[in-house]
Amino acid sequence: MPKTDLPKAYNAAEIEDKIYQKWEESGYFNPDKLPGERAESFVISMPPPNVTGVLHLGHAFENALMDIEIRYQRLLGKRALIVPGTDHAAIATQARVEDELKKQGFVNPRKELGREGLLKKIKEFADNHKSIILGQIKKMGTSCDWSRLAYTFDESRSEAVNEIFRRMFEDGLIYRGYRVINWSVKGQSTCSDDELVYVDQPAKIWYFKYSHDFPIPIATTRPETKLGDTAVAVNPDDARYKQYIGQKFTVDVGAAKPLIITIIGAGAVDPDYGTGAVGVTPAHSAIDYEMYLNNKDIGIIPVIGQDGKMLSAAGPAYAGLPVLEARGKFVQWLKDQGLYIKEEETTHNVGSSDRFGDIVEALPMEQWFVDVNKKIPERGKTLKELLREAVTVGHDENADKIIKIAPERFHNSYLQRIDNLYDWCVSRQIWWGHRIPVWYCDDCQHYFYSSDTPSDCLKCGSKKLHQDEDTLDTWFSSGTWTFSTLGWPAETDDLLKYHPTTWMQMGYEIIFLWMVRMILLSTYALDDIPFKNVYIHGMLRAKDGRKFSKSLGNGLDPLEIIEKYGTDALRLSLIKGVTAGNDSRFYEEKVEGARNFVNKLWNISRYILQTVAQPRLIEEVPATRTLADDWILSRLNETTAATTAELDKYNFSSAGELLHEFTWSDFADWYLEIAKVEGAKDELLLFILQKILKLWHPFCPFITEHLWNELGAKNLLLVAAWPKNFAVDIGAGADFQSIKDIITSIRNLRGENKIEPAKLVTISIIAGDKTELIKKEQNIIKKLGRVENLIIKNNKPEGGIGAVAGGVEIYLDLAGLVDVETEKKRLAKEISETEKYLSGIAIKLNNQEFVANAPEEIVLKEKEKMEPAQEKLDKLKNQLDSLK
RNA sequence: GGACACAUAGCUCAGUUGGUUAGAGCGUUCGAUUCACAUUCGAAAGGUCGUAGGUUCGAAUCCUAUUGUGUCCACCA
Repeated sequence: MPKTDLPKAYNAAEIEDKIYQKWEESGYFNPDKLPGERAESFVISMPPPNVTGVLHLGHAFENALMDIEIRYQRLLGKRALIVPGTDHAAIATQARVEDELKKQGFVNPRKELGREGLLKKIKEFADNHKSIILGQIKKMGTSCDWSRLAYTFDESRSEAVNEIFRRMFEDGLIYRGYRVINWSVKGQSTCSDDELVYVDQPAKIWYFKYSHDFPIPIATTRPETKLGDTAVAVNPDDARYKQYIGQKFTVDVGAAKPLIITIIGAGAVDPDYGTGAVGVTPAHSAIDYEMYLNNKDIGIIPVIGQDGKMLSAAGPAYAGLPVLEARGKFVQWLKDQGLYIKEEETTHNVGSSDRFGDIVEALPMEQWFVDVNKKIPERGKTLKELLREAVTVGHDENADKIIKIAPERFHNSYLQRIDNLYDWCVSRQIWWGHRIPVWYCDDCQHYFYSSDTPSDCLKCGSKKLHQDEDTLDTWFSSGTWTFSTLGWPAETDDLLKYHPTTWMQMGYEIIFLWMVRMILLSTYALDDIPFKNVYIHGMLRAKDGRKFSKSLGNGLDPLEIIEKYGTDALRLSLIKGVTAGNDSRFYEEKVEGARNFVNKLWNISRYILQTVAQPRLIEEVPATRTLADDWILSRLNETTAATTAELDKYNFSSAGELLHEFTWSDFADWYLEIAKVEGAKDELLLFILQKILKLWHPFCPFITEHLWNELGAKNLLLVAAWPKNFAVDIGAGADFQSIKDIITSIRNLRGENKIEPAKLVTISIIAGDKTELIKKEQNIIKKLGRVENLIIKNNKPEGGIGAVAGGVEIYLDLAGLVDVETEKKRLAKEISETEKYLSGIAIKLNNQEFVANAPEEIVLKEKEKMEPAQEKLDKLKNQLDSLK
């Protein structure tokens, strides 16, 4: 007579999409439409996924984290908001599309398609991926407000980007400068320092002299750049060379003009490395360029061009050659001239472009930079200082405007990094992105900011104008994310209500790429922090500890997992075993375990719905009749409190574990079995189920919402209230534990003696002061221990085998059928364990220093352990004796 | 070269300011299939917490050194 038609197993695929649709239709993802009085806001800006691809496990993980947090906060009664969106990912997307086009037969897509044509192709690609990604976020169950959907490259965000650019330009924080930058020959664009991936490569280091009469030999891994050397740096304390500092030597190494080499002193030069002297190439080394800036007299000679080939300044023998060919040729020349000394094998750490993949060249070029060391007009602080302040004393020295980073260790690495921050190169020579809003006059060379096409030059009135060809670094736009998505630069209600955002989660790999930029742009443009809390998470790795990657082919598709196991199971498995800041491993068995749990929750509910007379929501704490009732309610209370505490600390995994333990062990394995014995528990079962569904909702939103509906709820679980603690009899714990121990012990005796579960046995218990308790709870013991006769007596029965548990002696009456040797062994083992335990306590208590120094309660606790342990030991010894 | 993290059961991981007989899941062993669930139930085995010192009445937890693994930064001219 089932009162519910729930199928035996939970089928996620059947219900998930419908539930998500119900949520969307409710409008509750929008915090302005949430029911009830909600004073406090809780806002998460979703890190926008790049439109370069589709959602991978890492995204699924982040969605799980964000959605658990936001659903929890919504249940707590806050105005909960996740702002969703996607990132146009400038270089990444263009590089991806160019690669595709090359596979299709294009040789140089930029030339062949032109700016407009290529942009059209990229836009098609981006739009396509964007819609796939958004669909996937819904599949994950993420409760974000789709009415506030944003895109880093849409009109509103572009306006924000232009506005920030204008302000920085007018404040002199954005400047055009000639500096050595990282250049990707393949991508034909700059890359910022943060976008480089360093790889160790085997390399050679060549030792040589510029000329026979040059006094100092030098060493280099890049001989071809030596054609542009203008100085040699030595340590000012180096006795071998210091007398040459300040001298100039003219050498002819085959470059277009003879090189004038100045000997300079630099403390950074290590006298013990190489020859102890550094050939300085200002044009092709960031460090050498710094030396040049300190001493411009030495000069700068670029010898490598943007195409990766030698320039004419390198000399007629080298001009036009790719760098590697020039290198070989130059080394040969040194050998021919007798200037070559030796070469050694070494490893060289070279920076390669994260997106284009090639090793970058250091080239001097005119580019746009954000000055992090210049005082902001009228604020008297530099951007670098703002970056520091936000995480230390609080923005503007206001302690309420402070960013808390969890786990804390990332706080230090952030500060360390800020100290070494250089000006941020923001211009890129690609087309997919926000075009730099600066216009040049062809007549007077004046350049100025304009967000749209200006009609004439602001200075000379000429109409011959052209816009800067470059686009902005993608992080310049994503750095505005927390506030541009809320309407900035317009002064919107959203900004007032929802900024700064409350909680941000991100992987540690983008702390410097993204977090730093968000803090920089927000503190600059809004005079406020972008978020109050950052939760840094690690990376998901495969079971063998390797990264998931396309090239390894070890990726797992979240959509396939969802299809097979359901979204709730995927979400649970993603956060299982995860601690903040640390990498975790992900593999299918984890999902399987999570799926099993979800199914357990299903069947718990199914059982209750089938059993009770009328499924309904019970909000009031029902009256209890038995020890088990008191026990389960106090466990529910404990679990609620502990789970809440863990969630407040963003310990999602351990919150889930606590709930898992309560739901499966306490509630399903013990209480439901007892309910079958004691009966008449409709209200209690419904009450607890209702609480369990709420507690699980942040983790498993779909199944809990569905079951909530089956319980007969009128409102969505999405907007229910998070459980609070209530008053119950706390004293039930110890007594119930005794009963549990006794039952487990009986089951153990049965198992050890291979008694079939179906066979009912006779048990004698010497109960002592627990007599009343056991009498009262004998039905449970009988049923769960498969006991036919439960005899409470004062002395041990003849021929029984025994155990000591729950403070009583238990005898199984099976004389003659028992394997005496096995029992002896078991008892002996338990006796030795108990003796060890007891002697441990005795040693402590006999130690005067322990008694004198340890806190009183600790000593008391040890003393209290003593007596029951001693009793147990005596009983065990008795039982062993009786077997002889 | 600098910094950080990790090392606990066969595997993947918890273990919150030092004080429980160090826990979980998976796996393993034994047993169970009418009565919510075999995506299940019951029972059990399995760890001197990387190593060596130190602090302390007391260390998986704090300190020092050391080994291994991983990450970031600097940089090798």
